Amino acid sequence: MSYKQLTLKDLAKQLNTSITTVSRALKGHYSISESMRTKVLELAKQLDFHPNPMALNLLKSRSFTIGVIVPEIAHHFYSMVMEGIEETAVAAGYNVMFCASKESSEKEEDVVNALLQSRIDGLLIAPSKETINYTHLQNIVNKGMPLIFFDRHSADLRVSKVLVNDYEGAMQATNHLLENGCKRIAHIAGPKKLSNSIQRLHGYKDALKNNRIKIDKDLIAHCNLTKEGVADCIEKLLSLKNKPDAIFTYNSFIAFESMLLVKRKGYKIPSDICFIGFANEPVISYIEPQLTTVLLPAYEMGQEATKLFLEQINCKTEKYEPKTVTLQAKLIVKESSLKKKAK
Amino acid sequence: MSYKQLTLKDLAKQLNTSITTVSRALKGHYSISESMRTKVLELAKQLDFHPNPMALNLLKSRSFTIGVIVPEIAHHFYSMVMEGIEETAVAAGYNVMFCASKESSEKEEDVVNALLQSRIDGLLIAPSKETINYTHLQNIVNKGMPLIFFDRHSADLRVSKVLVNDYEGAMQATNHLLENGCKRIAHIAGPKKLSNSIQRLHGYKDALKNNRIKIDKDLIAHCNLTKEGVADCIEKLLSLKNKPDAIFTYNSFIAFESMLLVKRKGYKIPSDICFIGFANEPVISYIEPQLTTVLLPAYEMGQEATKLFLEQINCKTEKYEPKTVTLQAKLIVKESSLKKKAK
DNA sequence: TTTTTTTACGCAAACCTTTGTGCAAACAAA
DNA sequence: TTTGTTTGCACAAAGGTTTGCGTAAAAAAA
Repeated sequence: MSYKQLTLKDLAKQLNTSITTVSRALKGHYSISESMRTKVLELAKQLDFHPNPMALNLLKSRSFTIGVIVPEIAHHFYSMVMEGIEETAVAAGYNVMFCASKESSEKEEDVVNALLQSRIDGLLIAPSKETINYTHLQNIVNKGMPLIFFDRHSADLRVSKVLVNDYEGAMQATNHLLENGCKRIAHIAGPKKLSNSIQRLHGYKDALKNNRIKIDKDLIAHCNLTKEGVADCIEKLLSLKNKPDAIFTYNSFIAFESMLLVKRKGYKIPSDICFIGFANEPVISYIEPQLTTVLLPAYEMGQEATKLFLEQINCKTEKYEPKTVTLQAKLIVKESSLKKKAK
Repeated sequence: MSYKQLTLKDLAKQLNTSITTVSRALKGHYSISESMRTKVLELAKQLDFHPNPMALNLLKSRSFTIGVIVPEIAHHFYSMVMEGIEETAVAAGYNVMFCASKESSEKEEDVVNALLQSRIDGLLIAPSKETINYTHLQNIVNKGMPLIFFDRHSADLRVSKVLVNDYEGAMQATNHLLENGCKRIAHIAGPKKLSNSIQRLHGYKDALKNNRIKIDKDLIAHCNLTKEGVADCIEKLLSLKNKPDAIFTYNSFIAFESMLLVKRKGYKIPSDICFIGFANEPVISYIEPQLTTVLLPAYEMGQEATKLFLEQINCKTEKYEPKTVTLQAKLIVKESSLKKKAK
């Protein structure tokens, strides 16, 4: 059944020498004669010897494994982040364990524990939208294990993070709509406690303020990221006496879902209502009208998070000073926000 | 810097007893007195003791970690499979290391090695489309390590696999088009060597044969899964004297891309040309016209692959007999294939 | 020839846990 | 008192690797 690993002992026995000598020969230690070294190397190659990784892990108390927790695996944004993490990590000689919290704080704690049981050298996490209590993560920090936030974070923890300039992105989006002549721009925001949702709402508001436009609370709807939630928001916005002429959404799900509803109600996009949203899906180009988006550098986010981890784990000095990397979102203009060019 | 793990020795020292006693007390061994057990348990709880996972790994020569290799992480189908794997594995006390081969045989070998360096208990893989030489996987089998194929496979390896009934799915799709009155059904197939591409082509052909329709080689195009590839295929199909009235595609990328091209050329879907494809993206419902698809049970595929692994790893008998689990694809009829209902 | 240096290698500890075996002490039965 | 049993705990090995230290033998120096 379970495979018997080839060990130094086996090699030593075959060569009639000691374990030490074999180990040293493989490592090129100076105290091993040329003749012995070649003998060992040849046999090792012939038998395809690889040192037992578990023994090495124990010895070095390092596993060269990073734990990663995302809210959802089958989510385009996070899977792009995961790609960035995986490639950077593998290139640096690390493997990656991915877990999903399914946006549940409870499951998040479970997988944190599962990962800790499995000797990871550090944890990269985008906390679930439910998570309010961060003690399970604080514990990790207290142990001295590197913890890196990406996409979402808690300001209470003094750890490195890589975030997107959501505020700036939302501002760009809102400004773009204003420049295109939109007067009543609505915003469908995400969960109230989510850091990036807060930032995007903030950017939206400030863009309006900067343009001396009064913020109309009726034009701001909070959405719980379900179909029903989106339907409620759209219902609310379209039943206003003074309807919006543009809708800026927290994410692509809200954007697509609400565009569908708006179209069904007979409104034309973008001539009646412009749309803009934070979105990343490549499939976006197949949806009509093509959605103007604030593109998040997902892959880069994964890369940067991994780099921060590597920096911290390789830090020789006593105290590592946490860093925050802020990536820029990029406005990609397509049809859905171009009132002027509308047929 | 790196955190000093709490060990049995530390506990033993504090309690002025031996390591053995502490270990046994924690495990509830009969030979430990009630008073001693409670003393140990209390201290362990107070100090939040957890046995060193690396030492356990070494002892048991088990890591409770599964390696998974997919062609792409940021790919909806595979990320759904990954979800299925992750949830099933975590529920069974395993962690999962995900790696991407990026459809490169070379990178595939690299990540296989990286995973092996990192003591996995088994490997789940959907080989890259490039992979022809399977020795790196055969090596794993020879070591006695469980190897499970999913989605794609090589018939040469005697291992367990979980596949989709691509043949049956393609047949359903083709039959559906025939029932809807399509006469000249084209097929844009995937890479020629890919097992599931072959099966889908096969199902398409047999459905036609069963309906006594002669197979027209001009209606079959092989696509390399790039934009240019799709463009070439569409160019070829639409330049035929006798044009197709339906196109059945190997996957969703080809479907979306070719629908776009076909629409741009002024054809109406489905009135001029019907479309059907193998596709899984939830975003599909936002694309017009909505694509009729053969839906692959991706999540279930991940679950089943993990179950096969667990079965094999827990198999007590000498020889494990590889199994093949075949899942059924499901036809989801939407607008794109309904000629009759077309305006 | 004797002493010192160099060369080439082995012993054993350390990393941390689990577990078979051994061994005292306490206690019951004879 | 002697024998046998139970209780409560400790020793040591095993799992595989690395590494500080020790030590033979051979070579060089005295």
